[in-house]
Amino acid sequence: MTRVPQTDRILNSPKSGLEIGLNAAILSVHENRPQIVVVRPKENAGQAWDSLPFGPFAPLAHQTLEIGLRSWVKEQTGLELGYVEQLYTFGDRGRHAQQSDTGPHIVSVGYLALTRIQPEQSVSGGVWHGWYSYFPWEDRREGKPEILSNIIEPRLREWAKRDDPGGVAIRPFERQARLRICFGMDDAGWDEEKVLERYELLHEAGLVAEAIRDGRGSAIPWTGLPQLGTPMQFDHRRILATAMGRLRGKIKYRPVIFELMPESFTLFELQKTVEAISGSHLHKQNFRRLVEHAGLVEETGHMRTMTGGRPAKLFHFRPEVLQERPAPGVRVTVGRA
Amino acid sequence: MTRVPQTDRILNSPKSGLEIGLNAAILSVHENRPQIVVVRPKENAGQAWDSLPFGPFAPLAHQTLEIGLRSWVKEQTGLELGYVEQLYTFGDRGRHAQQSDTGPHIVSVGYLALTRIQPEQSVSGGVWHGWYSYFPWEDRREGKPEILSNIIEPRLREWAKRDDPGGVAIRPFERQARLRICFGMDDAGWDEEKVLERYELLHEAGLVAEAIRDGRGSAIPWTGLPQLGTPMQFDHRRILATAMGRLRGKIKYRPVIFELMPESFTLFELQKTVEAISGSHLHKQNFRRLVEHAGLVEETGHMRTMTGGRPAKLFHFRPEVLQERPAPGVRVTVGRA
DNA sequence: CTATATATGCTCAAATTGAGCATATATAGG
DNA sequence: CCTATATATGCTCAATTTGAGCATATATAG
Repeated sequence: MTRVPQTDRILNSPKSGLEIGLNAAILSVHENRPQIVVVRPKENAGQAWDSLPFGPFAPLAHQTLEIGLRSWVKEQTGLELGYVEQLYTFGDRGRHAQQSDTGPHIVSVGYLALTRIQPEQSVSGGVWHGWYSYFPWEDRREGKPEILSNIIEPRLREWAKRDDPGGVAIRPFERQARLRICFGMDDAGWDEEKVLERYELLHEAGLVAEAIRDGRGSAIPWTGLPQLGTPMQFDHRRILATAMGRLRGKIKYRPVIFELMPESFTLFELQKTVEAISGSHLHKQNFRRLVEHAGLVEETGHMRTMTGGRPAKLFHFRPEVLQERPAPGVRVTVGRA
Repeated sequence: MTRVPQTDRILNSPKSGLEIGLNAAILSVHENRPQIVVVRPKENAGQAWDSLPFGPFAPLAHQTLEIGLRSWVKEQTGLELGYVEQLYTFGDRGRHAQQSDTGPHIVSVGYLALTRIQPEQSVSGGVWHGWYSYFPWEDRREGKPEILSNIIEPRLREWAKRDDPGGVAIRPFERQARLRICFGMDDAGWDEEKVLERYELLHEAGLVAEAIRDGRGSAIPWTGLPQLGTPMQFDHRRILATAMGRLRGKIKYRPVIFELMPESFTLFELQKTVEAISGSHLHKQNFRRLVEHAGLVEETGHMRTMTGGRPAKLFHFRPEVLQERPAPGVRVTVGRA
């Protein structure tokens, strides 16, 4: 694997007005909690917020974008990534609020990586951190979180009422409609895949810390607003939202969930992992039926004791399913409307 | 709209070792044939193949990547794009075989654009061209195309048998398995969304003209190989494959098909458009049931005569569906296995 | 008037899905 | 040993969705 020396960062950026940043949302699930690798700000350094592992694409050193990403992640965290998927390329000017307008313009390519490396394992230069601390409103496993009913929804309704700086609602329907679609307000139903849409709406409404940093959120000077999720450097929380939204969709039609599982597991452990990702609660018996009927898993012949009840059969992923079905995945459905 | 002067191309690229190219796959459906906008090579110019409208991202002139894309398309074709969606960012070195290694490294961002502008309308600087001439194996509306049975499949089987330059099959299973998955060979079932996977497999097997240009395809010196689809400049056929694959998937869960329809249409016209995109044949009565039951359309109250039979009711898209359902689309299924 | 299109309503069986009942087999504690 | 309480697992049942096709309606072309 090509090792990129630090000097490349200097060689490849300042001459050009354009730089491509590679960002990795590295995901794992540990004890039913989704975790990501973040780089914590150094003490007394200028930056105060967590960031994702990232680095500039160095065309001379990196054969492809993905190789460049793997190389940066290896250098910054020591992790050798397995499953990697490109998410989206963000190129908005003004994304990097801390950067002056004279600096290089950064286009950032976001990636999703899945790993079954356990969070206790040391990650040099980074730490595993719970995903839901960045998006507390996304976890509905114990029902609708209070932060939604008590804080987010009332303020979003307030925001929807005011549609222009003058205070007169000129297009209230548009915002109202978006609240229905994104947050399932007015009984519209929660779509767990709309993670990015929800984050961007909160940003637009000035309800997340990055919005204030980016010069938004002055329209309504929210008073007594608690911090809605942990903010992140640059647009990393947006990349993270994209990652989780993509993953929530993808587990339904591709067996990527097994990238997060150990070699063998019980069906309940698998279900808990899916629930951790999708942020919702599933019907146990139906989940089993689904997974077994889809041919996704195979019994290992061994059992797991210590489950707290009757011992459970152990299973492993059945890779042959990839050749049998066009789109195999855990087609979880949140429930009939 | 920001107009980008040609000089920007010069200003923004040569100093940097890095350039971001913006590429548009602009799609329309006319008389049941999907059409795309291509830029034809100039007579006596070096390039011989069609290309997609494209141009470099100019950070100083373009607020966002998408704005840059719209601007280039406007300049090169005169089209004002409506629906635009980012597809993927390609960054492989060696993608641009015609470029010397010393030129700027180009990372290209592909976009899908949908328009209902009709193909007769003049497109300055570009022409509308049938999508299936680039991918003749993708059209199964009249059943499995002969090019698959007669040319592609036999050669792919040949390719699968040889897995290393020495002629000994070391991993025949892997290639065989990919043929099953990508091309549905050995009764595995055709997944119409795997357009990119199929094109890339053909490239790998040296069966498309770009493969020879890119220095592949020498492993098996195919004799008497007819041209498999019209080749394109750079990796534009790959971007086009990505576009069609994405669209084939997306029409199932988002009402994007209406971006391609006129204001009002009959259900059969809608069906024909969906069939043109998905490349497959649908059951008429079930298609109606699906579309009407999903609340995607609404009667206009008018009828279309001249259908060649009983007059048909005219419908239009019902935008309210966007607020009612989390993922409204034409959930076409090709048939039970 | 007939052949032939397309349009549209309706049926019916198979498959899928949502929900829950019932039973099996562990552990923890008296 | 017995009981309470977990989790595991098998099975039922109704509602819904899906695949396929029959039947009828209403145009146009000759």
